Amino acid sequence: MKKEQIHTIIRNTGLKVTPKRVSILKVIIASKRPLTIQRLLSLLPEMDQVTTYRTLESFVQFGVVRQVDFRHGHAHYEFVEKNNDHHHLVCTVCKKVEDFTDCTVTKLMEQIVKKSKSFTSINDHTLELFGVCSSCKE
Amino acid sequence: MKKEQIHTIIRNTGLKVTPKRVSILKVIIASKRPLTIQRLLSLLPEMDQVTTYRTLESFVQFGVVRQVDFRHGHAHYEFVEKNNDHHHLVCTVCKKVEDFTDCTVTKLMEQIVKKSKSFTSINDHTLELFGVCSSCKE
DNA sequence: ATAGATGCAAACTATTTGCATCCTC
DNA sequence: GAGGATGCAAATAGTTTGCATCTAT
Repeated sequence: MKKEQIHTIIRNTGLKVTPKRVSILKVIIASKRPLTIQRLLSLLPEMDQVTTYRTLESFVQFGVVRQVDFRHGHAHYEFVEKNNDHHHLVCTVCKKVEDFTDCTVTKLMEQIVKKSKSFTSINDHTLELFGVCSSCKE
Repeated sequence: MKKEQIHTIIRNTGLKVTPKRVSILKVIIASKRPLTIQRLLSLLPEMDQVTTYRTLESFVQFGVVRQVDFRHGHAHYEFVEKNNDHHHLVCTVCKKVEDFTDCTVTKLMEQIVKKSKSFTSINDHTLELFGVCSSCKE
């Protein structure tokens, strides 16, 4: 993604556009897989850990980045792309992660909210499947 | 639930039937809501924290108890009832948790696994919806 | 110029580990 | 009797906070 687009994404949240934020977001956008804090730090050697935590916290808060839980004991972060509603299949043995896309899930969510008496809107959801992948099955 | 049934559940896992395990499982079964370690400890004043962690770890491992993540910074645990496939709506403001039941989710899972090339079986999944409840909306 | 961003050290929370003792099977 | 279960203390992992300094707007 172009530098200018990244700037725009950050600016639109109301956050200041700083070099650190730009490079963190750039790495997250470029990654095919959700990243951990440690992975981000290894990809950005000059980055401070606390800054990374705070930056991600802000991004999550403004819906730019999503925090996902693969039950690995630490969080993973991925870029939120509208029109790419995907979820994850996680192997509990080798920790491999595979995406799956299914629009029916989104529809399902809407139905569930309609049925609920106490909730009128859903902002976010988790949907991760845990199993054993074919190669670990052997 | 009767003491005898609780003993059977534990015995079936292969774990030893001890008073601590029985009382922890009893409390979890009796609870309408997923419990935190701290809540469990307050309900069972004689219980050691480490024992509680280890007991829950074993129960989760053997599929007796499920660990759920409400993004509260600590885990919640609930009894796994077959024929009660439910999930949760979590209010991100007041932290209220509501159940929802929808069998179509289970069917959906099966379809997803069929489509996947690398996964042949799914043992568990997370599906929690996060939003703001009506009372917090005001 | 000023509110917000950053970096370092230190704190904190949840959870795990080591090891000696105890109890179920 | 033996191997797993428990309890205490201590360690660890991940994440957050305080505060002084710096920087984007």
